[in-house]
Amino acid sequence: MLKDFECLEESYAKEVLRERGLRSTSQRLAVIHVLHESGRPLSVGEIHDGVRDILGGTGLATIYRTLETFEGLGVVRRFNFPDGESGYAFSRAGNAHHMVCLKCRSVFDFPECPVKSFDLAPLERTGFRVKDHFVQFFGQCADCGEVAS
Amino acid sequence: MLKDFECLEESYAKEVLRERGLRSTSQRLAVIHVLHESGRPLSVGEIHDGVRDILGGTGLATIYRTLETFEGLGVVRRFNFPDGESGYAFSRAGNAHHMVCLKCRSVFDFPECPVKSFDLAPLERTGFRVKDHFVQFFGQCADCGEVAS
DNA sequence: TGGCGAATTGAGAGATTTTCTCATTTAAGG
DNA sequence: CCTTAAATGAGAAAATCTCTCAATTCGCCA
Repeated sequence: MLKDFECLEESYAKEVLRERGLRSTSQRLAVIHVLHESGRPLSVGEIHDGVRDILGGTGLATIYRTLETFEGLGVVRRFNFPDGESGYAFSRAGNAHHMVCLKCRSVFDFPECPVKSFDLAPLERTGFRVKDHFVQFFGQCADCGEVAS
Repeated sequence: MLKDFECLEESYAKEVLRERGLRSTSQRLAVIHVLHESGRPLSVGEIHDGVRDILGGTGLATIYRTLETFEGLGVVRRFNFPDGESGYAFSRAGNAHHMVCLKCRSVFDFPECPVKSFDLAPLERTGFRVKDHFVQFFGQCADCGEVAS
């Protein structure tokens, strides 16, 4: 059905699923496969189409359930673009800093957490206790920058 | 109909609307009023209810149109919580850094843009050109911290 | 202040998206 | 293999969002 070679993302997803006692179904792996191949966040419809291409008739409800499951596991993340569009993409747990290309919509991970170098002191002085952060940089990726500036 | 005193947010919204040649209708001002009073992001339904309390029968379509307009003007912003919920809140243009309380869902502005102190060098070394950013810190606000730690 | 023209709204139909239910299928341990 | 609970498929149902067009209202100008 699938499959050339299982990609890293798939093995990662399988591991996380097993850890939680959840099953590695072909539908779940297909979702990961589709997200991985695309390289950019996909809409539910796009994911559904992609999965159907691989497996044949797959229920839409399964796509929703799968995304919900993976989002809870931190394997998949929902992205919201400034223009209001949104989509789902693969994302390792805890990885909450991204660069988003406004042109091709690709999402890149950070070389390293930029918040490390940030001084939280003045913020916490207001009484706010920081537990987590979410950082997105929007711009133009290297590929899109070459073509047309 | 409204109104004790016009809040700062309302005058700001009126100014932005006038600058763009758009009208300051009672519905649009009521949306701002409701968002301001709440202090946390509200769902479309909550905004609709709030506006109806002030003005009486207001069409749902108007709420959607108003939010779209204001979002385009940078007066209102859509917030997405880690649990998948989302809502709209007042937000001055360009102000894209927030502290979000995970308990009461209030949104606070930053004392100053934290990205200034981020080290973007390793990022730009990858060829990515940063044009805009969106930063959220999640945690517990001063009020919620006092009550129960 | 009153009237005009264009922007905005209301109402409900329509489209789209998401959730739910339950019978059937399937993964994974024994 | 067999068993059992997890997961899926299909389609109905609910929720969310968009569209249309006649009626209303804002803001400009006399």
